[in-house]
Amino acid sequence: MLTDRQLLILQVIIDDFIESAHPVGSRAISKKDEISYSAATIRNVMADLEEMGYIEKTHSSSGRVPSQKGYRYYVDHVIAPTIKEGNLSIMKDLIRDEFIDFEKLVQKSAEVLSDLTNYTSIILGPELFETKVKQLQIVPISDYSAVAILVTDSGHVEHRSFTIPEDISPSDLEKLVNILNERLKGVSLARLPQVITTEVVSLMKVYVRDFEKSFNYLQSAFFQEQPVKLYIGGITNLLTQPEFNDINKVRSFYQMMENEDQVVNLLKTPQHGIRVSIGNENKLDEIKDFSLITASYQLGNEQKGTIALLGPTRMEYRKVITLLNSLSNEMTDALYLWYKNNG
Amino acid sequence: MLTDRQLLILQVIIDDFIESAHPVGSRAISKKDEISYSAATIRNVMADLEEMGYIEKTHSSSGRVPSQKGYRYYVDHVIAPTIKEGNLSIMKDLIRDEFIDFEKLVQKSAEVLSDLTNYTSIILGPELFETKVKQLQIVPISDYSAVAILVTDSGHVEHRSFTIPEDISPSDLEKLVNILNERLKGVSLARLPQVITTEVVSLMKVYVRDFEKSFNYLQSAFFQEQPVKLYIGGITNLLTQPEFNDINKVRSFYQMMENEDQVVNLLKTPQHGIRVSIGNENKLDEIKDFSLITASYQLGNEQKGTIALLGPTRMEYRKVITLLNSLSNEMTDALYLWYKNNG
DNA sequence: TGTTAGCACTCTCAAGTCTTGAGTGCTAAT
DNA sequence: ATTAGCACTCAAGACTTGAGAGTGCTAACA
Repeated sequence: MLTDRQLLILQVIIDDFIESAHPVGSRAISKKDEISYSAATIRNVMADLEEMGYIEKTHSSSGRVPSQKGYRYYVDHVIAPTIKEGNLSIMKDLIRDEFIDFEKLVQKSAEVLSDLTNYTSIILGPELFETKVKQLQIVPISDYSAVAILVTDSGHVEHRSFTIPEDISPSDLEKLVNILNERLKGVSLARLPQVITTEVVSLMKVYVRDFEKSFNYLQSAFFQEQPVKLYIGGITNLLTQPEFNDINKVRSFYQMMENEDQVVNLLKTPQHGIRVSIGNENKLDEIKDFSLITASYQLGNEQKGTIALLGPTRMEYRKVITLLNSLSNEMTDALYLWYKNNG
Repeated sequence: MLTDRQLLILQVIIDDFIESAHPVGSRAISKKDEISYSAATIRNVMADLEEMGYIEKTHSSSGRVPSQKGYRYYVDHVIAPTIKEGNLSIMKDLIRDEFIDFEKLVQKSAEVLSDLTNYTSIILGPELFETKVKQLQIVPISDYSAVAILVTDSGHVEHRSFTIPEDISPSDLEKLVNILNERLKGVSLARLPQVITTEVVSLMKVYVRDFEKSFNYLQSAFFQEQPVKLYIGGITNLLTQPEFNDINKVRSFYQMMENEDQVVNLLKTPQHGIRVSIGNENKLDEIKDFSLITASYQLGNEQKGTIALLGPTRMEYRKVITLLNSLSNEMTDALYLWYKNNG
């Protein structure tokens, strides 16, 4: 357990380092308004803090830098108790236009978030497994091709074009669509592949032998694909952070961000509410010098998405956590309204 | 005009520099198999080439580096005459799956192109102004919201969700959709806004007073937006190029690429066929150290898109130009088939 | 006994100096 | 016309040096 004085000094060190990115020395600390001890005294305290692992030196005679454990303590004991559920009306301006699309909204939110913080924001769109088919439609484009359009009860639209097998006539196609609609309406996306294989495919065969093949394609195109949309805002923001001076870091970071699956995986968490991953606590080696703050939002009861901010470990935790907390609440609220309307 | 010997040496210098990124010295040149002169002789030739502006020194006693004028000459007089219309079957593997989507195809092409070259590829989707409305549909999601879906005769799908004005009933909505379909079918996207305002809006008013407002939104959402899709592949590739060692270059480059409008603008060209922009010839300052090779492809007669590769001025022009040339032919062919099917 | 001043010590960072190697330009010989 | 030879230039890396920031320890002080 830390004494009041130790905690105070730890706090000062972290705050200063977050701002300056430079190791903090005893003299600098003693000059702060909130500090009334001499540099020598500070040094003693710092030695203690270092022994306990909360701060460390970059070399034998350098100032101190917060360690991962230090940040952890700071976040858990200093920041967390002061965060209150809040609502900063971040989205209010975005929703001014009542016709705005949900996808657009999320996209915009990501941009705003990154602008506000100067970090990189990542938003995972809501999972769609539990949404249900509202309408499935096939629009013929020519004799050879058509577009299949799927609309869910959440207003989400998926579409794919495909070629029409030769031995199927326009009237057959129409019948097929009717059957599909009848059978699939109200089925959740999660159950869709199963329903199709067990119930629908056999029916299809009545109309056309080769349709099975086409249908398999459609099925895979629609439903076996990663259905999670990823929105990223302000990747270039991180380039302005001093820890990004090493070109190799930039390389590996961008290479990581290019791999969507990896990013999605990084954000997915069963956990509720705010989660803070500092440095090595992150799953991926590429961001072991970063901190990732994630917050989940909910759509209805089950489906949820995640919003996150990625920045250097030397991150403005208070600001970021407050912001994410508010935004996730606001998104949950917005989605609740949306969902209620649909139900 | 350059003598044979001068041209030979210019060529050797450029080829060597393209490979190594280091200034080329007279001794290194004289050791090449294709060169039978001594270093001293080479030096005389190099002095001439420098005087003519085709090569330059980085400092008074360095080897020579091709100048922009040098690259230009090389591309115009060495590469261009040897390029023959070709078809490398780049897309063949991609189209193996006959059900593939056009958008997917373009996306994949961008990836392949960047993998093949280690530069950044940029593809502008085909302009849709000349495609015609195939079907416009409104799917009600709840009492308060609906999704509007527009399908064009090229198989392109656009969709937006919107809220339904309170004083409109489901049956009204159905009537509206019928009217819209009837009036708008076959209208090109370019003419759509005009047709809507002159013919349709007045009709709308019969059904509901406030619908004008909603409709304006839909119209703007669909048709006043940048309708060009941009596909970018392998931005990180450039990070491995030695000219990207300066972190500030990376910054400004990424910031430029983040601005889609700017990139689209950069690629748009009335010109047909292959275009090579070297260094300062580029419109944007941010890429004055780069070369941009663009090739256009056509859809039917009018609409066209652009594929491009962005790399350092020290670029493998021969390879890149051959590749782009082939791919643009293949894309035109593929689109021709597609389009023919639709007509 | 907790706090502080003082001092020797350590390490980084930037500036300055040296050395090496690659490359040039010029001249004189072939 | 071509080439060998030589003096000269410059960049880049290695090494040195000094200043500055910071530490730890000790002894004195309230």
